[in-house]
Amino acid sequence: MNIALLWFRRDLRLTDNPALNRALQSAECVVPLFIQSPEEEMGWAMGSASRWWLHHSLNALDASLRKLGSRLVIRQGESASVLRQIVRETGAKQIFWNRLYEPAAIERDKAIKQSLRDDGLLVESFNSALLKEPWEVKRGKGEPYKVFTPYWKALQSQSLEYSILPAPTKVPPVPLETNSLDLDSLGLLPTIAWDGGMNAFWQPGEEGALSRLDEFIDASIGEYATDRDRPDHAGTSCLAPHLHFGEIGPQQIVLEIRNRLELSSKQTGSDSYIRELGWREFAHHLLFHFPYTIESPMDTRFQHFPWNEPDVNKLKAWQQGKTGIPLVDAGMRELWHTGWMHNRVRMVVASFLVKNLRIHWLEGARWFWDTLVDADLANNTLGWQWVAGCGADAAPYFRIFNPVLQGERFDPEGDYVRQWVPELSKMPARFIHQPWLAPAAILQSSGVSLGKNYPLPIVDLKTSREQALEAFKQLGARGC
DNA sequence: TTTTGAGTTGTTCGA
DNA sequence: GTCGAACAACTCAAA
Repeated sequence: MNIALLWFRRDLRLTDNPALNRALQSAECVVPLFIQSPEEEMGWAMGSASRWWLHHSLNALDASLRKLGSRLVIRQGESASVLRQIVRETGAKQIFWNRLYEPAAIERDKAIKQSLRDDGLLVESFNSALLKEPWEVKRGKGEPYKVFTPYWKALQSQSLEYSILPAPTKVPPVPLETNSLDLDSLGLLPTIAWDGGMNAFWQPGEEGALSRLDEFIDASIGEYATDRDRPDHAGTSCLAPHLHFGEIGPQQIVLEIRNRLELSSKQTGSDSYIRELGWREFAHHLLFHFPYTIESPMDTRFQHFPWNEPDVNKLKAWQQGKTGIPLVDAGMRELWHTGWMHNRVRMVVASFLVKNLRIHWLEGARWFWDTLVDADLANNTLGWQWVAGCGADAAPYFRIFNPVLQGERFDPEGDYVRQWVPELSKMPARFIHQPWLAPAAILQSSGVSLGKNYPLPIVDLKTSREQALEAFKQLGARGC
């Protein structure tokens, strides 16, 4: 019998899965496989929020496979040796997977592909994760882009005629003797139950991804261009973690939006949403061509930037949402509670860390990496370097967010702050973004005692801004 | 090779 | 309260 291995990684779906499609076409029997490999294999070890997500997503994938007559085989160990082991056990002659783009993953997968081919196996990989792969969009001389707008124009000028591969209606059964580890034995779930907020908020897996998209197109995409900036509204897609784990692909999203919104009034919103998918593409493009950016600034002038000596107390206050700046604290607590943070607030908290506290962007990147359910090396790297001003197409040095103004503009009633910072829930809107200016009587009637049940700001916004401007300005006069 | 135009998301200050 | 300018100069991309 002709047997194929389907190596699932971050393509945890059955619809529009090119590797799965290929396996079903070319083999009579398919073994769907997930390998939990040692952390070193991927460079950055997966954070706890992502592990939580992965557990539930694998569970959902296994359930879907079982409905079609198959099941997910789970193994643990170094990827190369596990694959070899399964090849020996099953006698498989073919292996298929969908590609990843992190530097460490590329290196690993290349080596595995080569060595399996040397053994005479048929090995093929596919694109399931991007509109265009990082090398498909290039400038005249084949060089990569470093500025978003021309990159996005170039990508869009290429053919974007997608055809979606339907989910199979049947998958042949896995041989009985092929055993699998119990999902629980991977230890992906937290040992202390901190995941209540996550369970309430998310439905990992393909079904959850599709219903999230459906709801987003239905309810929010029309107003996306403006509502996406409002943390007090549910105006964003919340698709990032689903995209990260490949429970849905960007091509599916674009096609679904196009099909549903033809000739509708929601054009502006959907264009602006698809442009955000463009940023995701751009992040992967940059990571592929400039892999060192995962820990080094793209702009070499920043190698000698005077970051403050790590102040453990201030970093902790930021992480725990106890900076005394309401919008920052609300964002950091939302992150801790749900594994997610609204995009605009991400920029605000990042700017606060990097510019007001002047703590190295990598500290922020690592925290996000560990706490976000949508932690993604490409997006995380781009985002942090953008805010720090040291990346491709980065924010100009003088762009320093004022968390009070941002709060008043994008959370005008203070609802978002009230939701995540209950100590301030009785503060009137007028002072909720800067309680330190509230008269004593108002503080008292709101039950707020600054420095006691809600902190005073750990840094003065005005002077720290001026100091940051000064420090960043030093970089202006060319290479250090 | 040279030139030209453009470049996600902001804030403050002074008129 | 609103509005435009200043905050820098540089690099990127394409003609």
